[in-house]
Amino acid sequence: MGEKVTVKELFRGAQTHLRKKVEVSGWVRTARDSKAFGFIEVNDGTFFKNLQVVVDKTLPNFKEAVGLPVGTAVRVEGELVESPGAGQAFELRGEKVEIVGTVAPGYPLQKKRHSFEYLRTVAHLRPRTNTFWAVFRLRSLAAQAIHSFFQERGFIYIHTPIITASDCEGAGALFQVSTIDPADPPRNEEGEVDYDKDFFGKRTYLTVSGQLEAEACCHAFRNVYTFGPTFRAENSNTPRHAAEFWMVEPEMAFAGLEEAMDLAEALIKYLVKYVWEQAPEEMEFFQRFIEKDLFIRLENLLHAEFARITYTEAVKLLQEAGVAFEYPVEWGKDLQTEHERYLTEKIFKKPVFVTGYPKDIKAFYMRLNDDNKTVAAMDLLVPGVGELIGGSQREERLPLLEKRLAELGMGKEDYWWYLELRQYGGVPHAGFGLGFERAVMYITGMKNIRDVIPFPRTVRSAEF
RNA sequence: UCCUCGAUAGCUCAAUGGUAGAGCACCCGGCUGUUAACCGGGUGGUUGCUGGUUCGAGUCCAGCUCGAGGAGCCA
Repeated sequence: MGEKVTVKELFRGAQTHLRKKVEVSGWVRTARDSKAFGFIEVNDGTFFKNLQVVVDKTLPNFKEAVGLPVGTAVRVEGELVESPGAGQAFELRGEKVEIVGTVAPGYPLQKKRHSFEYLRTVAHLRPRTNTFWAVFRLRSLAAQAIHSFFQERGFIYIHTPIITASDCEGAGALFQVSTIDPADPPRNEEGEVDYDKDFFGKRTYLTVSGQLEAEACCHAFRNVYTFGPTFRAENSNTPRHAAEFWMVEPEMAFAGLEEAMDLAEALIKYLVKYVWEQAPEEMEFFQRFIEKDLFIRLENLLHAEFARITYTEAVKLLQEAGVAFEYPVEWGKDLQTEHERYLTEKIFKKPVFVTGYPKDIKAFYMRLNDDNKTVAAMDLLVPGVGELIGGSQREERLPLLEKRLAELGMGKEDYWWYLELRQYGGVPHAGFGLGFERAVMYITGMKNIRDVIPFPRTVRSAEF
């Protein structure tokens, strides 16, 4: 009876197990056989590579073992030996192959390349494929990296609410949360649905951002961050949008826009470095099969200083570029996707912070600049993915904030506690939101957000 | 939501308006260490749905459903 080991343990330290009996349990990835011997490749989910098991006629169930269909769950015992064949340094000489779980006919995954579109239709099975192994393992590490980065810098992790009564930015469709029976709702005297009778006594929604709560907490802990699920009910049908996604939102007191950009740049670089060190095999896989210039792009990112330009400069650069854009570039209008891509992919060829957008195209809480026309906002644009981060210095001056709410027709009663933060020891503060999935896409080269979320929620799609 | 493209075997794809095919998977057989093994044979189809044009529709037309890409919204 050999020691129970994982495939990862074998690959990371084969020497300690060589010429010893071990037991491995996992799933058959492929099996091939010849007349008197055969090979079974087993993976147990702990490592990217498969363990090659060699069996020959001395195995009691030889014929059965070498004919096992892909996906069969097995437990294998045998001696770990140096492999005479090319392609692997060691292999397991199988002395016992026990079948733990059989595979029914019609198993949707085969040992060949499937399209991502097809794999989305079998989301419960696709984590077993090479690409999704790599993606989801990397996603796990990236999440860990987020926490390491902030914890190392003394940021406090705040669990902001998922159910909220405030529509954070006054824009964007929300998912309503209610226990009212839609077929027979309670009604008030005017005949409208009476949300006073709803669970929370008012209308509530799934959060679109934890920012407002993070702002409250940064006035207590100085530096905080949130990292959790976020929901948008937008009818967006693109490879970059999901109805449910994760967002990272740091918020710093006694800080301005420059500090927010410094933090964002450090965070992105830390993330890339961390996962590259922790998951070299996975990164190698992405480089080989997903995006062939991935390493060049990421090396560039690690060594480049992110460009920083103002919106006004960006408009000028684009107008002088001599390119016929589908939409004209004009000061006061938001930059179109084609403009953002041109800036980051053609002009700078690296990540670019664009700051100082016109106040009319940005959210109410962003701090007004001295020119009275622009706000201390910043977007981080990266090649391939587009907008990766959006942030700003927040308006800490109460009269200006109240004026802005009034201009936008937003009731200040709805934001009473947010406004009070400015009355009780309010300080300059700044923060940003990082789309976690977009970061994972950027690091892996994956082109569709549906393929970096295990069970993605998008318009008309919540099967799994 | 708008624009464009697509839907044929379990998967990936072929098929001038004229008998629906290949590779892989699966089943059977062969094979002296294989690497998505290889070689030979076999099974497998209401061509997304509904209707129309035609002697005849996978192919042409209309509507619908689903998917993908682009745009908008954004992270």
